[in-house]
Amino acid sequence: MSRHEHPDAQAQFESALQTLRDHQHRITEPRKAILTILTREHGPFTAEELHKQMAKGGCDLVTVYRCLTAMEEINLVRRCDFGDGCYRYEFNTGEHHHHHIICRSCQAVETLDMCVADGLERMARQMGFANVTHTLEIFGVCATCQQKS
Amino acid sequence: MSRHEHPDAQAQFESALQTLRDHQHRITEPRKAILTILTREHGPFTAEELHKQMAKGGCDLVTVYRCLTAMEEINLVRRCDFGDGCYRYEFNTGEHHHHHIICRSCQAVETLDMCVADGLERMARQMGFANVTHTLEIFGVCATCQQKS
DNA sequence: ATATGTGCAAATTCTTTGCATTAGA
DNA sequence: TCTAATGCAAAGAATTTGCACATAT
Repeated sequence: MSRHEHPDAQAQFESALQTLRDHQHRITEPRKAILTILTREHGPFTAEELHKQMAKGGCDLVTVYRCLTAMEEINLVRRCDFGDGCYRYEFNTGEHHHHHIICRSCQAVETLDMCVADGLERMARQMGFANVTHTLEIFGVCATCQQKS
Repeated sequence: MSRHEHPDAQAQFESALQTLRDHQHRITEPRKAILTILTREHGPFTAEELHKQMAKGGCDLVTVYRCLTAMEEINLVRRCDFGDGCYRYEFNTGEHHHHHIICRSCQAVETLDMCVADGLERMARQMGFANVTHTLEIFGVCATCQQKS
């Protein structure tokens, strides 16, 4: 719970609210609840995980999906795809791009703060593509799970 | 149809049949049909696309799914994830790793023959992970689609 | 006041499973 | 022959949509 708590979660949370306002989006309870979780813990989380984590009251799962979609459109959150059939979302700090390394055995997620895809994106631009982005996820078996087997 | 036809499709097809035999898998009509498409055209294709492309007779869509799953397990095909809710499959030549660049507008797929993720995988191994793999897809708007807008 | 967001129910889409039947080796 | 593979129908899981009601600005 607190082990992965982000140091300036509060600041990120406030900034996120401002971004919502900037885009003429309303500050609602479900949105605040989702942003509270996403700025406190890194995630990334599925819609279902966020829904379960929401404090008393909470909101409908459908609302979680709609909020996440809306937030992704204004780049407040980033959608990750671990190839297991559901999407995960994390707060988009806007800072340096990063990637994840996912344990195929226990599903634990660690963050990799480097990104080597700049060269690839440059190549794509040379091929005539505009507005280039990419997704990159790494998979392996973590040290702990290796010992177990 | 023939524009993207692979030069040694025939050889790859035969080799694929052998791989099936090596794994005690039977050479059935649906499997031959799927492998014929995948060795002739690069793809990657969804199960549905393969199903539609299958010549007269064809087979059930469920069988396509089952064949692809079986073939992925023995590394005959590679599963790609463009993050749009369905998986795509391509023949695994076993040659150098490559990636795709997908046009966000017309969905056209081009192949990028370089891979810069070796550094990332090395880093993952240093973090204690074993059996490291990765997925990397690039998205952009192709030259043709840029002109249209 | 009013457009935007939400809840609930139902629909959609992709994929998987169960089971009787067919067909490779 | 005899087990693996297929077809059909139905189930499952994740996500989206329609519409009446609620609520933030």
